[in-house]
Amino acid sequence: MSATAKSAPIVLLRQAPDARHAFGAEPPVLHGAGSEVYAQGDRADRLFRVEFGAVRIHRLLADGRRQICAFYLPGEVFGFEADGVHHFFAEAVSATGLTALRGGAGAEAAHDHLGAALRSLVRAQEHLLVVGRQNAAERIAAFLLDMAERQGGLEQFDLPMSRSDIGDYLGLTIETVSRVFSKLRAQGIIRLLGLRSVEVKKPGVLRAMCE
Amino acid sequence: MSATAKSAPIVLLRQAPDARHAFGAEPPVLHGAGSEVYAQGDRADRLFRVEFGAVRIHRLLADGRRQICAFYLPGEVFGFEADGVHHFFAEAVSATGLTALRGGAGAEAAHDHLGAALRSLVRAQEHLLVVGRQNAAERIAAFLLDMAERQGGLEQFDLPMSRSDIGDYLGLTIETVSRVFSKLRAQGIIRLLGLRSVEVKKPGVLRAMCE
DNA sequence: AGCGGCAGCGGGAAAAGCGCGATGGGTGTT
DNA sequence: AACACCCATCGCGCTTTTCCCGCTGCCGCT
Repeated sequence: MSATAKSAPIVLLRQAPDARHAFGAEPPVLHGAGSEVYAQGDRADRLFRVEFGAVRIHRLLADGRRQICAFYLPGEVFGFEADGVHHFFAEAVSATGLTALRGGAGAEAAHDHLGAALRSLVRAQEHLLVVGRQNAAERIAAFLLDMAERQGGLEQFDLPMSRSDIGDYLGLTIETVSRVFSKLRAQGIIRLLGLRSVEVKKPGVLRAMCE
Repeated sequence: MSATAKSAPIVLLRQAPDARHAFGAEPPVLHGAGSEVYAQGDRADRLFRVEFGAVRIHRLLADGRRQICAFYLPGEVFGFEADGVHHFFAEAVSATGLTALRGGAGAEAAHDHLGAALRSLVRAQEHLLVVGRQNAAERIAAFLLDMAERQGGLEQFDLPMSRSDIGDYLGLTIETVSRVFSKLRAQGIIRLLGLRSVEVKKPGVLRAMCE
């Protein structure tokens, strides 16, 4: 954990009004890497839109095992709950800007939010297939393709999260994640441009791995 | 697969109008065990409410591996998709009655459906924790508690699905499912009243296993 | 420069769970 | 009744992944 872990949002970003922020009236709030956006048990009274950076949604078992249920990247909306109380933790993966969307209880707000909620649901269910039935290499392949696609489909993209985050997202240990990355690199399927940056050389091979 | 596998709904149930069916005007449609409710790729233009029986939502990999993402029990609503196309298969687990809820595109319908969608989302995310980070015994324990709770919280309840379904839901093989059941029985934690019926003797132990 | 902390990488032993085959019980069919 | 068939159970060897270990490189601090 970084020095800013668990701290409250630290800066209200100064920024000119911007048409991209159609939902929220307020400018984005900056969260430092590792800082908590909300905790399990908090009241869930609004949604968040990621403007930049990345957010992880996770939950802990009593002995410290962690499962990251989802990552949210710029443009994506998170914070849904069924009963007004958060069942998970949300933390900034890296320096992250969030805008809050006042979640009105009205029918119109529901209509606005339903689409985003359904996208989260489909994503969670597809992730269940990966975690439940694919082996380590297949999980990493699926993860890389998903991250590439959500960042515009370019062959070169960032992994904002640590190996530990990736492991906890895919249900693997960091050792296994590291080994699979090394093997993919040795086979010329990917190139590691840095710890947090990847280039996919053979996307077809990755796609074939996921079936 | 049973004889009715993949068949269309076979009977339009004759039934008197019933106040429980507040949403749908139509009487429930009976689906035989194993019959398909919708397939991956079908148009998603309505939701379904389970009146009796059970439904599984699943997806297949190219080599036949299967992940069941969710079971739906009486009173629960399923069929949500983000983009008008089903990404998963839905099949009746046993003889099942379904009522269709016309999914209007309007704001009011969205409001009605948002709650059910959010319950599915929370359930999927909690299931991710089970599949991603818990061992075989913990998964079975969590599964039993979940099924018990959703059937009224009694210590004795039905498992409408086969061992194979349970395995594909929890990311285990049927052999592992069977072995864990036997171990729990040998420890006096559960009692098997039949292949599809369980009595939980020590719910506290099960709860402790899930942490 | 030197030091300490942290993240990633890799090796070897160990465990968990899988795959296969055999057995047995229940159900429906001939 | 006899049979076939499906499903669940169980034993055993094997693969995969984890667990525990130390090494390396980077970064910030003194």
